[in-house]
Amino acid sequence: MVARATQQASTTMPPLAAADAFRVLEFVAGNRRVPHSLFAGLLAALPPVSPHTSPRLRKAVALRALDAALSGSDADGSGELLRKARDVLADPAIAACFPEHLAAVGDDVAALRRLVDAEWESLPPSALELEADRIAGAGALDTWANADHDKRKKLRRLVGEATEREILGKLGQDPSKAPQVDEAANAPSTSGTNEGDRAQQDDEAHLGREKGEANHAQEDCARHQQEPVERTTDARVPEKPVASAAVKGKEQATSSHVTGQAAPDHNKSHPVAGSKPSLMERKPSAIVYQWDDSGDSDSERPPHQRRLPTYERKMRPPPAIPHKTRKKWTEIQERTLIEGVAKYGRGNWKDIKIAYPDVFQDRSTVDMKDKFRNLGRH
DNA sequence: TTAGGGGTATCC
DNA sequence: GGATACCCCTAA
Repeated sequence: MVARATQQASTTMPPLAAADAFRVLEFVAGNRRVPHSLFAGLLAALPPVSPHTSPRLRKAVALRALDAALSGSDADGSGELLRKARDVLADPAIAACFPEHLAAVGDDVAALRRLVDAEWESLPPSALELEADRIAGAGALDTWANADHDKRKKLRRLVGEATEREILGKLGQDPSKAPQVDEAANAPSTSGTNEGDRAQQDDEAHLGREKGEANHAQEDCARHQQEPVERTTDARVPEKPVASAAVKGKEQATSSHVTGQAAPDHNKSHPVAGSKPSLMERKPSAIVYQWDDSGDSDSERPPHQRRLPTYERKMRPPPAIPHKTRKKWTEIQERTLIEGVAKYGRGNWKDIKIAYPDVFQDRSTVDMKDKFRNLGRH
């Protein structure tokens, strides 16, 4: 099936850029429900990705190796599973992925499995998950509030109209007055199903098919961490549907999940730098003129005694906008930037950013472009 | 999406 | 005041 899937992918899908391959692998690798066979198929079909650039990918590969070592039964008391697990953890590169309490495992296989379970649970979210969160999850309100017409058209294609209505409803904006997308161009279906919805349905159907394959344990222990991602193992304990894992920790990340409580306002309350503010957004510099309607009413006066109401200029204090503090480039960031340029070429800032997400987490591609420009001036 | 020009804010 | 991070804009 995997061969068929990968063959199909190679024949029907355009080749993925390195950055997109990274996104896919980083998400899939950290999903325990995805069997090794599928993961291996992806590895074969996608451009090579170094696991060293992502803590999540690095750790997921190591956990898959541990899962392989711990698969099976230890009922005979031979200690074989423990020996395999120790072999895996003997690799410094793998041991470095885990806290000491896991690396210095004792003789209790059950306890080790619990620790491994906990490590799976604590994997950081993937770049795809973070992006989904930003578009339709906890960060959706901020994203949509700051999206202009064109941006909202793109967002609508991703999340579907139902989700869009929910988000705009929470924003207090009338969805019916939202920027209209060119339906004729985008939605040949008349049933209200759009690309986003279809994609979600396709995913769910696909995941449903995969569900039955999750228990095919593989015996190969990974010779992990060297070169692009190598052998890993099947998921041993199905825990969550993959669809929910895709929005792990972000319950509102899909259209059917956005109906929860309003997203916590952990994001900036002001327009995100670099995006065009919505026309509905209040400008910080806005001034409000209010009629001073205090006192008696003109309606009670004879017409010739009525006066134009006085008004006073009332400055509404602008919302506190924390000035973006200057972030000095670290030596690691500079070196990684140079390395990224050497590897991906100058100008491929997006690829470089995605390839080193932990390094450039707080840097935009424009920042990177500017920094490299500055570096070249010296 | 990126390059490049140029302005502004901030740090030293 | 210089260096530079950040931001905005336009063009491709």
